[in-house]
Amino acid sequence: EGADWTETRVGTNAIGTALAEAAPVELLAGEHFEQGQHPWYCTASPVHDPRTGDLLGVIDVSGPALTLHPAIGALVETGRRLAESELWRHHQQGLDRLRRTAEPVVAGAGGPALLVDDDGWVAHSAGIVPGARIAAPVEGRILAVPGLGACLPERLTEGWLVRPADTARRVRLDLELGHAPLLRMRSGDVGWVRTVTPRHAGILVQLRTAGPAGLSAEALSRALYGDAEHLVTVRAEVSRLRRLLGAIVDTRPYRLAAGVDLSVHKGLEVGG
DNA sequence: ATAAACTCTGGAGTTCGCGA
DNA sequence: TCGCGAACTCCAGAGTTTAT
Repeated sequence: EGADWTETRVGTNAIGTALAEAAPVELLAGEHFEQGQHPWYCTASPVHDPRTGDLLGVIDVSGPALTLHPAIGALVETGRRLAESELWRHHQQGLDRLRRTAEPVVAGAGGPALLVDDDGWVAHSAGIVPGARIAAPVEGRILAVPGLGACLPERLTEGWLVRPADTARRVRLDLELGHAPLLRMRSGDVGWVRTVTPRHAGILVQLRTAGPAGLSAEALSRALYGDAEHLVTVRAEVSRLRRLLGAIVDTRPYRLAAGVDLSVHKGLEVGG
């Protein structure tokens, strides 16, 4: 850890040159820039992220030049392929998990839609035959998707629902306050129910009261606790709430997302 | 003079662990 | 299980420095 084998630091060497060229490199003895490495052979192959193509690192085998075996190159290349195939397998498992958890949302979207991960890899589709990948979704930014046209990505608990912007629906929330507050959500034809903690219910009530202007962490702390001494707690609670509800709650400042209509029932006092 | 690069800072998000 | 907060990371914007 801390060693620097970049070309700019030590000149031509298998690790640094493989990083610079993003290609396999084999150097023997005097092919190294540094004289101190002349007794060495070095064989390196760069590892790329199979999802993004990003250069992740290098697998390198180095040793005394006289011990160079003809199979070293194949060994390094095999290691590189194993690493990348393992990364790809992990990626596929992530898409499978996403498909299992969010498929009902796509199925009930009532029109063409895609379920994609944070990098735009398609886990599931309805009403369209997509490629393997679309542009990475960004909150609130229109995406051009072949076959779907302009789409507005919608954050789910995991992944994104992508469908034509003009069909993005309003989200209706019915919050039933009580011992175990219940949140009923409905977006278009899709509905689901979640229990939320009293504190989270309190946050939702305060955000609804604040309206589109929203609340800073300090203001939300004052609203919930009566003082501004609970900023860290407020951030943590909103973070958990957003993990539970996704893009229902926006930040900077904290507020209900555009298109979210929250109604509160039973009228019990909760969370300040 | 201007743009680019760098540094600093504060707000926000996340994770983890503790106590009730 | 819930509420809380410490400790960390991340990010964006402002300010400063450097290169052209």
